[in-house]
Amino acid sequence: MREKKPFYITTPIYYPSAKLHIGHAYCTTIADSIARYHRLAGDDVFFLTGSDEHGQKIQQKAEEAGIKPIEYTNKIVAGFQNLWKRLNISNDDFIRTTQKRHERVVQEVFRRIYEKGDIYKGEYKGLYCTPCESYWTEHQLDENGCCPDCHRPVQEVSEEAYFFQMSKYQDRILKYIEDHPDFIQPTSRRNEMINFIKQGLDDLCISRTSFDWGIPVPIDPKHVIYVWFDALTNYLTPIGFLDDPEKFKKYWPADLHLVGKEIVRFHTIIWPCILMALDLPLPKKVYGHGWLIVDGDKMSKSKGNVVDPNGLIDEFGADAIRYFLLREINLGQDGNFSRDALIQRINSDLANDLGNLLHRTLNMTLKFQDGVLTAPSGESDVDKSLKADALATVKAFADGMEDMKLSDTIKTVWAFISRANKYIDETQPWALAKDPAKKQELANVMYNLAEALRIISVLISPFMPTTAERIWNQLGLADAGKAWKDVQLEDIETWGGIPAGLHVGTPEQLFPRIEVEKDDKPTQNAKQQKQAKQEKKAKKEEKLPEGIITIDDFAKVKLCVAEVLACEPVENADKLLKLTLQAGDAQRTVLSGIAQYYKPDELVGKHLVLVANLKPRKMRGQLSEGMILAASDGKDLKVVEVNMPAGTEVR
RNA sequence: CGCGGGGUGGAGCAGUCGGUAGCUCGUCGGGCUCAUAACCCGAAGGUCAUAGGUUCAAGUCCUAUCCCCGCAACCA
Repeated sequence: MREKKPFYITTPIYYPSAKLHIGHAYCTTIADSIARYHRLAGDDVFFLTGSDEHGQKIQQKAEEAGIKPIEYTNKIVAGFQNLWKRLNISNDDFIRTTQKRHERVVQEVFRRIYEKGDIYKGEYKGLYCTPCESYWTEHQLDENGCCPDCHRPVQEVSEEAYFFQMSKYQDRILKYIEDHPDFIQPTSRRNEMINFIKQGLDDLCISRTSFDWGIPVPIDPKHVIYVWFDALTNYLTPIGFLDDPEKFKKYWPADLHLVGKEIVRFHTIIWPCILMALDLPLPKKVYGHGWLIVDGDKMSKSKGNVVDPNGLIDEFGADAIRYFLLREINLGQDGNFSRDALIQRINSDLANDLGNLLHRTLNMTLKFQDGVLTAPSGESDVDKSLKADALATVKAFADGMEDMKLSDTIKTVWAFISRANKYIDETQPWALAKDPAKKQELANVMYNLAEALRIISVLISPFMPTTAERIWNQLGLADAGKAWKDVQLEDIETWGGIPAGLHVGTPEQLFPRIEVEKDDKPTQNAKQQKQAKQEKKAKKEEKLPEGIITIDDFAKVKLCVAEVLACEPVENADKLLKLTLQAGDAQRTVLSGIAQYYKPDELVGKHLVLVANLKPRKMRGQLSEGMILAASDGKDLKVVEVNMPAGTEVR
């Protein structure tokens, strides 16, 4: 039996300012399947997830709702926990940063680092967007001087604050990352981090006085501890950092922090620096997974395409969602989530390949052998090949999971499911059943199929825990074999785990096929697209001379006369003028690089030609909604003037 | 000279150390009848974005260019 190794895995702690979306579910599902694999392999697993509940934004949200912050987070966090339950997440603990146990850890961490001399008092200045909880520099703001993310006003903040002297650890963390190639995965992220550190690390602001929803600084209670010291230290709390040295020694350093790509930096730079200041070892691995793209678009509230995992679970069940996320998306890269792709996976992989394999196997066992699997005797070449494939699959499964190649591992398991389906065709049990002389051969075939399914059920258990157990039960193993919860990887490392004489259960559909409206549109569309493409290509081929455009091309450009109402220079830009134009009914602002040729006053009143349908573009923080025509030879420049009323079309 | 990611059959993707270009779906043809219109076999379909280079050998390594997606952005 293999040695029982501790394995500590974490997800980020999520912020309860809104409901969780499919992206959170994705991250936690990955962690869960890895945790489940390690338990299966016999490791001593501690799997942690939780919630990050402090901060100004939560305080504000609670005020809006007219309740206390803790009441607010209690409610939202209950939603988190419910979602994890529905998704079958097997976390061993759930850390909330508002818990007393965590407050003690955070304050102790602060105290230790302060006593060491790595924390000092200074002043923080910045432009802060409260809803986004982000600080911005001046040039990052949008055209109206507002938050570039949410376009709401920012506040200038200047306050006394404590700083963590992160700059001190710059060289050490760089060296650590360079010496430990596996620390940051995937490697593209590692390169990014190395570049980031080489640009120099600033000291980190770790306290605030502008709000009080947080853990007080132990030596100065008018301050609360801000974000990173509060949040990152969650990984220490539940494993006994302060109260259970033995437990802490067992699980720390963490084997894997699974995080989204946007917070890799905090986990691979800030967090290690904090740990170095505490003289604690660094986590063994930080893996930055990619983001989910929805139907080709980035998921965002403003686009209204945020996917709610609860709705999907209602509709398709947790296992189908888990399967899709883990199978379809390559860990470490962004991946596309779409309903169509999900349904396709459910139908072809889950219903047709897996579900039907179980169903036809049980059905034949009932029909041909009264539901009893008798002892096999002798084996054919096909039987041998099935067994060999099974054992090879189990091996590949273990290797793949150790390497976190989830999608590849699932593909390997499904190749074996396919193999089992093919085995039925090769052996043709319905033909054997007609020939009394082939009774034993038939018994062997049915036994082998059931045994293959027994192995399959264990192989899919990290990904689809409920389905795995359902297969186990339908095979009749719950009563006759090992209890499902005690099943280990080693139970499928040898062939023949099904006891002779086993009564199989009644077949039930694991995954009913999802009927999509039977329109032949998809194929028609594809054909039409193909045709359109070919026509386009053909059109392209009747080549126009270089540089010549058609009248259609030209007609795309909408030109009109515009009167200059006002004109002013643009701050910090020596070539730009800001023009306020009247074009027909509408006024618009255009920035133009003509400041070296015209004084602002000279242009006012002039009737110019405006390119009216140009995509607006930001320059120097301001939005420019078009361009004006001008003649230029590189030395001199004259705007094009037209003696016609503003709004007149030019063509 | 902004940064990062990407470009591989109709669609979505894999491709490790450079060594016969693969998978799923779709399409077409065949087989089978235990099964959830499912399962099994076969076929068609690719200038690996483009152009150079290194090499006995390049999807893979090097150089340049084009296009798409995020972020960034002072010549709109």
